[in-house]
Amino acid sequence: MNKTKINSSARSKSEVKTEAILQGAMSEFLANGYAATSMDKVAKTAGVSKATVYSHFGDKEGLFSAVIQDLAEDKFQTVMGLEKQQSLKGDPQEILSAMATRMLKNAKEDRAFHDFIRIIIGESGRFPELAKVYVNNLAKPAIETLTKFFTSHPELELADPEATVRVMMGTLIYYIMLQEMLHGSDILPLESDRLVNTLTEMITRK
Amino acid sequence: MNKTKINSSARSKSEVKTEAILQGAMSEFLANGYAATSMDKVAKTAGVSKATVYSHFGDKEGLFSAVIQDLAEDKFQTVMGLEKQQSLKGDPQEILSAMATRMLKNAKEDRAFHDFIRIIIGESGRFPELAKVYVNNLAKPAIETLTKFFTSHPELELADPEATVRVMMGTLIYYIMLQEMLHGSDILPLESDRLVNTLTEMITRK
DNA sequence: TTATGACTAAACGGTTTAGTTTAGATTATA
DNA sequence: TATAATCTAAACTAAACCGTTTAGTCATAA
Repeated sequence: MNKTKINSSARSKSEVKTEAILQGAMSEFLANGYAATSMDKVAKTAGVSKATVYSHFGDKEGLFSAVIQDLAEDKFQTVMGLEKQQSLKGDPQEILSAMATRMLKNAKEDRAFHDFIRIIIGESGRFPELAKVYVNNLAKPAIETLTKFFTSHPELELADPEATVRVMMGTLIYYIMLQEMLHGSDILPLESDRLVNTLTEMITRK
Repeated sequence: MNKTKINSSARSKSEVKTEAILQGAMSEFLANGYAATSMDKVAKTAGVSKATVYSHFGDKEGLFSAVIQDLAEDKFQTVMGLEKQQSLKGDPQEILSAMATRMLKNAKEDRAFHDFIRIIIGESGRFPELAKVYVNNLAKPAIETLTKFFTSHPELELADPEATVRVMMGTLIYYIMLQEMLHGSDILPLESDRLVNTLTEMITRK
């Protein structure tokens, strides 16, 4: 009856609780923002006692910080993950168009992503360090990956690949913000294909 | 001693109070966000009793709504006001470049504008109506004005002027967000001139 | 068996919140 | 001068908040 090794490959009880707390806190913070989220509710949602929350994460700010770090890794997969498995061969214009279309499609439906961006921007004045976590873990890798792609395609004849990347990212993100996050699609409708076509034609000077 | 008419051209006392409350609430909401702003502090900042705040605006949400409406008008002047007085004659490329440069310059330094965008996006999940106030009063007029400008310059040969406007606005706003609001200028530095040049060359296909 | 570490529910203290009420002061109008 | 409206400070309610503490449970390990 050697039970000692049974848990060797499983996570310890403590790790399971930590994960539960992070998940509960994530859904609460994303739904209500920092100030309007109560630690009692977090504990309840996580299915854990409040004392356990505090023993694991110190205080509300520490928990919030951990949640944002976690989300930054999650959302990196969402935004960038598929890019790598996708072949970057073929007609650059087609690749560009496909990339933009897929990014828009992914970002459009991902409510958790909207809430994540909302809280990052909304709290960026009071939590500048967490805004930098977003910049370092999401914006920077996305920009660098795209810049490498542009640089490795000299036939595009881009005078300033990095600035071109900013144009592309800004165009796509502002579209998602205006149409989805700010509920502008009724007021300012715009087919996403039109945006993607215009953007890729501007980049490739077609 | 006919004092009756002394105040005829001045605002009534009640209007003065209303204005003071709006100003106090504005600075509190912009600094702390909705949830973390207390009505006691608003009254104190406005130099007014809390009962007066409630008699004028009903409740916290009503006051917040009034503040956002007010700000949307204010910021409309900031973002769009100068455009009209500026001559739209001459080389389109130069006009475009000058417009983008001025918009970036204005938006870069305007901390109240950053806070305004922060709160609009941050609260857009819980106050969708206020997000629409932003879209209707700021985004929509800006996009329409620029679209008219593009349309009135057929020599630019833009296949889709409206989509082109989205590219331009998105590029500029995302730049401000990343560099200033999200404190990315240390991590991802980028001279604004490079962005403006790339953008205008993409639009004019230079 | 005893000790340890991690958990629980529950209550705690002290602060803060949104919003109301009271009683009195000020002001404008007639 | 009388009246009605509007303001004030201050106390108040009822609830929620963060964070701590208590008393007790449970599983593992020496």
